[in-house]
Amino acid sequence: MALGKDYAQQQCSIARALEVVGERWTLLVVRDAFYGVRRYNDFLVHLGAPRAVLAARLQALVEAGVLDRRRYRESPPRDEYVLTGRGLALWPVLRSLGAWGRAELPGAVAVRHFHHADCGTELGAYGECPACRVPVPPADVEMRPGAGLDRDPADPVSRALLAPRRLLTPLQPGQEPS
Amino acid sequence: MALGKDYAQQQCSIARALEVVGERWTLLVVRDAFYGVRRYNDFLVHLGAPRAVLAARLQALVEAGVLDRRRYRESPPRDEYVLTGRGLALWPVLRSLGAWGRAELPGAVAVRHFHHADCGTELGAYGECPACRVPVPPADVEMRPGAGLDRDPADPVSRALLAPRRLLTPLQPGQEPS
DNA sequence: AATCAAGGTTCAATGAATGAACCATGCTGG
DNA sequence: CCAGCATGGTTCATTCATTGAACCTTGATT
Repeated sequence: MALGKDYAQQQCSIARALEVVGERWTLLVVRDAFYGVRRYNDFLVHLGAPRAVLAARLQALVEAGVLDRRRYRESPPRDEYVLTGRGLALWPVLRSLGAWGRAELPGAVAVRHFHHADCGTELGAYGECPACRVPVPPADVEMRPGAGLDRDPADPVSRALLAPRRLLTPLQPGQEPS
Repeated sequence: MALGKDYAQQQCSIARALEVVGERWTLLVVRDAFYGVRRYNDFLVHLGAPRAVLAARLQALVEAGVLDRRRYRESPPRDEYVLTGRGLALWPVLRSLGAWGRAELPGAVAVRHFHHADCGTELGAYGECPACRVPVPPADVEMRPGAGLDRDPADPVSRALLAPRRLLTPLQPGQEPS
């Protein structure tokens, strides 16, 4: 979406944020990263984005410091993409976008619920815990399936995301968390 | 950015929100609407977007129920675009995006500050008042220029936005608020 | 030696964005 | 009455991005 050339003249921090995460697919990649997706192929099957676009977005997010690319196996060499601190800071953006879509767009059925893992309370619109009155870091968020979730998805990533799980915990076994 | 065809299969409310506001320029149009911009020409000079794209975005936002197009003068007939309730609900999205851009992207200088008009306190990251501990509706937000703001912009819209002003108050005289 | 998995790249076709030019309506000044 | 102008667009050719299919590479597995 964004082109440095055009938005650059805008001093506004919203415009500058959109230069980084405003392109097509980008925020969905970030969303999946919060859900624990880390590998190229998992992003691919879950998003359904074209391979070339996914590769471009992952590279751009790494260059922007939102994702970190790191080796998780030496032989054969395989890399995974993990959210950096800068990426984790996007959690309120995803929360507010999702809250808006759920509240304001017709035909919304809750697909996933997000709870404060410490107390079980469902999060408020910005990712805060209404009971504890603290902002809940993504690592302390438990994601649970909602009524609107397809119970029998085709791809294995969606199937793995059916179970309740902590955000950021890797989808694939054999990876230590974050 | 978004194509109904592609994101539609995503049940996620984030994806559905991005179908509406995820295209290039769209969120900047909404941002300007919060700043009080209402007219085609004002959006045009402030955003610098191509005329055809602006026309397409305004129409799409009206169809999505984010903006309301209404006649403000009969002769010659002139319409303006005003945020609906659904559009006003996007305020936290803009806040969180702006907060992320300001906090996480290098070289950020505060361009605008947003204060709770009732008490003067600067808003928190999600548009809440830290002093009053309430979410502040956009109509109660006062926007003040920050250090990073260009003091001598070329276009008249940017010049009008130099002065402290309440959000949503129309840029042009002769229009009653909201 | 053939096959497979992961993680890409390349390519042609399509669709969207851009910027310049043009158009329509209705007012306003001479 | 005519010329010009403000507003709010549309049209069009060019450029750029996206898409989906096919292919490639590396290293392990059978």
